[in-house]
Amino acid sequence: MFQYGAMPDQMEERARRIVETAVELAEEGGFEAVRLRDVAAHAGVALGTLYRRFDSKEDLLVAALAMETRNLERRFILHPPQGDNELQRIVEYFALVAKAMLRRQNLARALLKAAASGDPGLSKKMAAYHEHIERMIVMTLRGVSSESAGQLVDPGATPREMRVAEALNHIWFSLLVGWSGGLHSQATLLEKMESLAGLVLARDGS
Amino acid sequence: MFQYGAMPDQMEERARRIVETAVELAEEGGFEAVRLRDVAAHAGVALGTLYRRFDSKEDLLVAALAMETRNLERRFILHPPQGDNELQRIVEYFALVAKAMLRRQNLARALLKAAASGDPGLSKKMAAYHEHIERMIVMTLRGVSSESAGQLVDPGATPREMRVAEALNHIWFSLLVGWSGGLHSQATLLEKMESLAGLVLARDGS
DNA sequence: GCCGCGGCTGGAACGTGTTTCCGAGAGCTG
DNA sequence: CAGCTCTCGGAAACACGTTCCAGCCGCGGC
Repeated sequence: MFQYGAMPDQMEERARRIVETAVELAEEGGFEAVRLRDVAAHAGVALGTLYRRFDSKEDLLVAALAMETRNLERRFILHPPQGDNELQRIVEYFALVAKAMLRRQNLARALLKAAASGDPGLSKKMAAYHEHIERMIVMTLRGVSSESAGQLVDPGATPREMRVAEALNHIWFSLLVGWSGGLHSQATLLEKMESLAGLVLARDGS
Repeated sequence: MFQYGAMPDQMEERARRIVETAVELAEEGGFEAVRLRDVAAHAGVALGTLYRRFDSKEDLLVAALAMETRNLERRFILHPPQGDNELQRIVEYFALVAKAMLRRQNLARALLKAAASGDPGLSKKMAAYHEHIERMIVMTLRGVSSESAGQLVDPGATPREMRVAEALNHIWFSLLVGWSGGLHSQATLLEKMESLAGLVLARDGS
């Protein structure tokens, strides 16, 4: 089923504590506030131990991103977007994600920065992240009930579904980077996403 | 001419030399190779002078991105994509951009990393960058000749053109970040862009 | 000519990500 | 128990982005 690299419960207690500490610090002060010396100290481990588990600060934060994505998936399965058509559901999905990010903007920006760092060592983890997001988008396109959502074992998305999900995922990611950099506000972010989702989902000449 | 202080245009000259040095170092060794001490030394200025002109390493590299974008625009106007329809021209446009980036991958990754850093201080410069890219995309959608391209003073894009350009720009940017991080090869990058451009440009049910 | 105002230079200094080293304890083996 | 290995904690060391400072130099104003 759902599983990230080696994230969830299989993750060592020690590593989990480290990631949780990083999340706490990122919530408070963003990327810069995640000082690895502090993370190690608060997590009760030595700096060397932290580096044995995570290759870099970005690696640590991408692990945190995976953890947060897992939480998002849980909430998604409990309350999948319920609009009457594709566009409505998609807009609702992104509105929910944005709302969750608004609550912890510092964390969101920190994770985004790590995700956009372009570190080749993170490619596998980032690929996994994108897969999870796109799977949720495909589910949203189809419109799933709370019961059926949990059992979806990915019966294979149609080519159109895959392309649409990929397009929406990329647009969303790029918009988030822009939001993080102050290019546009949260409201503008959602407006643009709605407009562009309408374009991508259009099946007629729009 | 312009006078920012005592020295007339020597300031411009200084800043230009700094940016050019940064580009050279980035070509050779990417983001990490752009050590500001080296940039300052090779440009023949003191570190403090560099910091008087540029707020940070990212700021400097975004200035380099602006310079490279101007070069791209020049080449674009000389040889605009000439396909028979929107999709052909768009695919050709991105293929040309990708080819230019392939020639200087290290530089491309370095500029991308700066562009995706999410630094709020760069928002104005990043907004300008996106405007330039989207203007070129709109021109490509319309199909311009080499002669008419130079005179286009942006006669106002239609709502559809703006949305399409925005969507393609975001998809391209996100794909680039993925490429930079080793998520996919240059070939895959272009395949995906072609596929997703087809989706965005589709005027029927595809 | 002399003064004051910047900007420039060379270099020190600071913070933080990252690496490295060493000694202590824990668990295993004989 | 003696020895070996592995990991961890503690802490120093290193690199580089960034800041700060002291002194110099050129220029406009007196």
